[in-house]
Amino acid sequence: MSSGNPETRQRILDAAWRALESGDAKKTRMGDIAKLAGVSRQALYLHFPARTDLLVAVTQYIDRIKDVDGRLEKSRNASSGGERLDAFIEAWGDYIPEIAGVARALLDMRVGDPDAGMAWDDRMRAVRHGCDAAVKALKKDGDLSNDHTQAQATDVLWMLLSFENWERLRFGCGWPQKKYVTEMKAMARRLLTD
Amino acid sequence: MSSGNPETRQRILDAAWRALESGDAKKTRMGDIAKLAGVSRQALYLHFPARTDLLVAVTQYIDRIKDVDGRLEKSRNASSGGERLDAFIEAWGDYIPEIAGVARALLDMRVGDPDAGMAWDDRMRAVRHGCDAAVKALKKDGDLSNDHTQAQATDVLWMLLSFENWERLRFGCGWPQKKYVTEMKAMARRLLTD
DNA sequence: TTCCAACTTGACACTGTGTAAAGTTGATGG
DNA sequence: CCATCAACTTTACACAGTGTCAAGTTGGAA
Repeated sequence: MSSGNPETRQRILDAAWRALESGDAKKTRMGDIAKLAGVSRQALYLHFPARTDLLVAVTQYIDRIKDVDGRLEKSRNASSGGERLDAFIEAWGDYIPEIAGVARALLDMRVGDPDAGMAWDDRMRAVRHGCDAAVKALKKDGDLSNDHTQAQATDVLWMLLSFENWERLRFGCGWPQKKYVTEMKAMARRLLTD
Repeated sequence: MSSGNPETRQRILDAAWRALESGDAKKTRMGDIAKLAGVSRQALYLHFPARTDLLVAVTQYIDRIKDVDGRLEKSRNASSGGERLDAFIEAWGDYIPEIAGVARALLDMRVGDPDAGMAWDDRMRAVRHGCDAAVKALKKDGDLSNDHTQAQATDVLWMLLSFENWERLRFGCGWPQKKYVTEMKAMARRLLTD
């Protein structure tokens, strides 16, 4: 799969993470990451054949370290559908800022890079899955609004919780993170329940 | 402002529009547009110093031809705040598909091109202005939900009506255009009124 | 000692943008 | 009828960043 020393690989992933988190994603070149990792530019290509491969590996690396699955797991234990919805929004909403840098990089990279698009879509499918589960829980409790079919409710929640919406509210509108989470919960309730 | 024959300029704008509308925006190179317009690549640079300038000019060209202002004007004549909200969502919502190709191109171009970002932000500010007006009309009628301050309500509506949300629902979720407009109206009402 | 994996060094092909400079063409005016 | 000029073409090239290639170097295991 990947040749080379795993330690070096990790140093590269770490450097890439730092580089992406701090500053313009598109402006982080392979050479920059290499320098930051203290290896030659070619060493990067030795471990990751293309820029995209590196990016994708970084997202997986972060996911592992930040433990997304564990966080989202918490929301599964909620007793009522409404609580589950809240827990999910909180878990995902507070996860976004942690991955924002890399997410934006991946998003930017989609342009002219199908692999980056795939990696992103993959992440988004995971979020959608969580939305679906939350909606199902609501439905089970009989709390799902009649205005929506179950699928449509999932669509709506998924749209609402998109990374782009987070960016817009957070930076375009200047909402503090806490407000974002609180309001998202309120909006989701309004839209999905009666 | 721009040297060269206005007819040629228009042929270029027209070609660029067609090129962007049909197919991957990032993959439309200056040379492609030139070929489509039946002029040399350099003629493009003669009329538009940079790719971004061309893009921005295309958006303005489209706006003029499609008459955005006229469309949005209609929403100003609504009698009640609620009707005004509906009219605005309908006007904007049905305008999006007409500019989707170029909008996506501009959005993609933001990466590493501040001017493209400015052009896009400018458009979005115009939409926000419309949102603000609709919210004001609701407030005036006393129909604005107590859950939101006026500014916050504008933020919410603006987020809801974002181009990205349209893309996600339209293509990510497969909603027909008509459903998008209908549901958006319903969601806006739910979120903004009691 | 030999050998190998991991890495470095330096050169280079490729793509697309944007620049530069010299040539063509057709209309306008003296 | 010629000069001129604007608009455009043609050709060439600089530049940036990605990715490739081939020839070293180095430290440790067999």
